[in-house]
Amino acid sequence: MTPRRPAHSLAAVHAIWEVVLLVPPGRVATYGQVAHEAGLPGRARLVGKALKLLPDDSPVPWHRVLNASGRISLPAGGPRELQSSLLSAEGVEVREGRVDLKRFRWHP
DNA sequence: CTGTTGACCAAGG
DNA sequence: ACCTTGGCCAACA
Repeated sequence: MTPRRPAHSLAAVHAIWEVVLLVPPGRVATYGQVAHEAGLPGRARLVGKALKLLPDDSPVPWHRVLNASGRISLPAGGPRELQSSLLSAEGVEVREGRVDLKRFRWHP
């Protein structure tokens, strides 16, 4: 049998992806915000976990999710630069790996 | 079983 | 603006 896994966990991951799918181009959301919108308040870490599980060809706009400080939470050397350029390409200003949430935050 | 580790966060110093 | 602490919770060693 496939390894058992708590059903609510998978449902949570799915709910997270659905919320991220709602973030429009040119706007960003925070991990905590996504968790809250997905009905999982206080579980921002799970959001990071869920996004890490996404395949490279996923339609889920993972690059529009930043931490509470408006900073990119990825290590330098690849993913970080990719996220930065994807955001820039949509008109989101990224400076020193950082975005001004007052201007670019998504308000559902 | 316990301990550590995260794409996190809010509050305090 | 930076660092620490406590909270969060699933995966792993």
